Amino acid sequence: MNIGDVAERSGLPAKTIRYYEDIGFICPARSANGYRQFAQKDLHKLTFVGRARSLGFTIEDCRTLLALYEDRGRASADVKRVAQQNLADIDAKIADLQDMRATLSHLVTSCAGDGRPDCPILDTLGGAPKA
Amino acid sequence: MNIGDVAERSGLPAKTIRYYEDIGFICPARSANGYRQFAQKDLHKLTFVGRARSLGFTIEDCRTLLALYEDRGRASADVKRVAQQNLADIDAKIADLQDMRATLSHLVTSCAGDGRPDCPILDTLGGAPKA
DNA sequence: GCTTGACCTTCCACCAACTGGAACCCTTAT
DNA sequence: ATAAGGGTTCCAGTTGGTGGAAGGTCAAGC
Repeated sequence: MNIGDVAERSGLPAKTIRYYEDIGFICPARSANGYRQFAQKDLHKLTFVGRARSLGFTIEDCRTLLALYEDRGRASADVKRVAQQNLADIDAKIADLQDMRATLSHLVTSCAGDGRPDCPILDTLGGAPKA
Repeated sequence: MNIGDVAERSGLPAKTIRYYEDIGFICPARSANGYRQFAQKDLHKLTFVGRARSLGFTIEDCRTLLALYEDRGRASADVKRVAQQNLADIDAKIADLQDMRATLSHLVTSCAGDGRPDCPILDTLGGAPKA
């Protein structure tokens, strides 16, 4: 398979696939003309990484997960630990965003949004700095 | 005020303040020794930007908001539009994260997390790629 | 007067995770 | 012959800063 095929099947842009090679996720063979020749296994790994990324795992998480994936004897507890950490990170992000949302939504609601200049949003942002 | 004072009062690291000067948010005077000399107005603007950033506004949003802030005649509708867009972005991010969270949480729950190698998390990530 | 330590300065490099673009090669069809 | 549509490399840019080196400045203590 050439990079275009793999891109289509994995759903990742070709650029990203080259990048993933760069950082050592895959190491496809090369044919005589220099084109990358992908094996099923490469496609598999790329799809794996694509899914993990879409679930919010970082690249380093993916590296860990790939190693666990390749290790037939790994304990599921190791995988679960990575996933749980990720879950906690996601929860923290959601909480942050919900805080922001609450404040901002309050400000938006209180702003008339008309042609006059008085605006509680700017007033709040520009409130007196501490001492 | 020197940069250290402004850092403390605005809550922003000195590095960040220099960066904000770089990108044109402020333009503090300089004293004979080359030190930045911050006026109240600079502190004000930095605090403004710090608050806006903590509400998830991008740097470019901040640029817009600062301009509106400085413009005594602006319409509050202009500000509201920026804030509403930000709110929509935040909502989209929250929805994304909640999707991730649901999937991942399901996977984590279904994984035994013991010493055995079978792991539904990896099984799902590694499932057969499309045709 | 000298040193010490806390400040300040600039500049350059780096982080994540790609993405865009230039300049060029390979293959196939017309 | 040439044009379209692959592929290749490499360099630079994105966002919003952060870390560190190398060096200038200032105030206090001895």
